[in-house]
Amino acid sequence: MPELPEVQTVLNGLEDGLATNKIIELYCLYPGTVKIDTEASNQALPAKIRSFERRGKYLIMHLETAHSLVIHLRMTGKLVIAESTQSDPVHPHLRAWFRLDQNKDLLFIDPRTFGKIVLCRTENLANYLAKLGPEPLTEDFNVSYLRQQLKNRKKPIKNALLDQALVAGLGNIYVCEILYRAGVRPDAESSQITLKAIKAIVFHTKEVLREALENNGTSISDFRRVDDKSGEFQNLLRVYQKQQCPLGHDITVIRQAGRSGFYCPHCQKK
DNA sequence: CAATGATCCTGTCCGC
DNA sequence: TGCGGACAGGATCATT
Repeated sequence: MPELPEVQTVLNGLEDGLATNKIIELYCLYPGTVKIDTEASNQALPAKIRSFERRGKYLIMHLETAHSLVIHLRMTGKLVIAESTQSDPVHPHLRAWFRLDQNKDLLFIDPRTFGKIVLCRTENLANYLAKLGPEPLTEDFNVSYLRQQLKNRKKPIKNALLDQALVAGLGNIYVCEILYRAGVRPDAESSQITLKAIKAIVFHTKEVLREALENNGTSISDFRRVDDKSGEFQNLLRVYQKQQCPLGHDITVIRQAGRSGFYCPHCQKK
């Protein structure tokens, strides 16, 4: 399930692989995967990609025609750069297809079909990014901000950190890992988190994300880079889908907000 | 306003 | 062996 490090890894791959390419056409192969904004021009394509951007878990490609492509991989979405063939690309879960110049294709493969691609005028971009909190790796995500945000919330800290409006880009895997390193129970009430624990959460959020970025993300299910290689951070997970934490204590599984969480009752007591 | 639950989907895994 | 059901879960929408 792509979170910030996986989305950034995919974006880096696109930036490397498509820097000089032009997008000729975009085809939707599954109803609803591609949405064309009503204000988008039919002159939006063909276009070269002017720049690549990530915001939370969204991938954005800014086109030279004053339009932008917004891509969300959701659970199982995958972008693959492929050599084009004589015939149209075939894949059991191919949901969209970018036809490029220089004999390349960009394929959007997504078994569970939750992923979305939007083409819109760049000026209308904000309509498709929902409301997003600060980027966790910037100075905007800091101790005073998080303290302010948690002060009046009754929901568990894990649910708060999964809220994209509080901080953009975290998902289930990284929140489990962050809370383990910070020594905070996932079911602790947000407003009851101590200042010391808030400092630990902020520190370890940045630490875990930087490590995951250095390792090209986590390939726990079917996440792959655009060249189909795996990330490596799954080797560094300490509690997610583990039986025991690194200190040998048994891991507890709990369900919160419809998701399975993993924590160590011995190491996480705050 | 905050919090929770249902919904969208299909591949995989488990128990009988 | 095969089948039904649970599960995976990000974001959105409806409900409490």
